[in-house]
Amino acid sequence: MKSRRQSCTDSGSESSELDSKSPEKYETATRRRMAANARERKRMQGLNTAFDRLRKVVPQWGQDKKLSKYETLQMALSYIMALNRILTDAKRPGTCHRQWLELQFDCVQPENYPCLIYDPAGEQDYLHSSFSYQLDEHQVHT
DNA sequence: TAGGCCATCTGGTCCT
DNA sequence: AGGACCAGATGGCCTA
Repeated sequence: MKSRRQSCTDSGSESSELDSKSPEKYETATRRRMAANARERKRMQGLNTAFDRLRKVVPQWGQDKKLSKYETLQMALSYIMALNRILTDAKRPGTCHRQWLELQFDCVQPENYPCLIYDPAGEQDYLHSSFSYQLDEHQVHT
């Protein structure tokens, strides 16, 4: 993609102080800055590729609009917890095959995904009711 | 037009 | 020294 800020970048802003110093130092600093920018772009592209891959495996329920990064993470979290619930409930003694199938159907429903119907308060309830351990404070930012 | 989302640049920090 | 990672700042694009 075309750079959005070509005007003020890729030329290295460390230049102001270095202008008064040797041209070699200025050149080196500029080259380093440009290389760092390129690396950062590549790193962020890698991150975005990872987000795209995550979007593909996370439920979307016909949402025509692509999930934002934040929504993708929230959805992944909810999805993992729903799957976890399926597994833990299936391990309970006395769960027959039919009940287990119904459980799966119930768990993987849009209403079980707070990121689609966003309600911060409800999300906390959901987290605590559907997961077998208490999430640390830092793990759930709303 | 405001607000949300995003890409990019940048400087700081940590690590090798 | 240089690379990886991060967070803040900035500005563009899109939608309601």
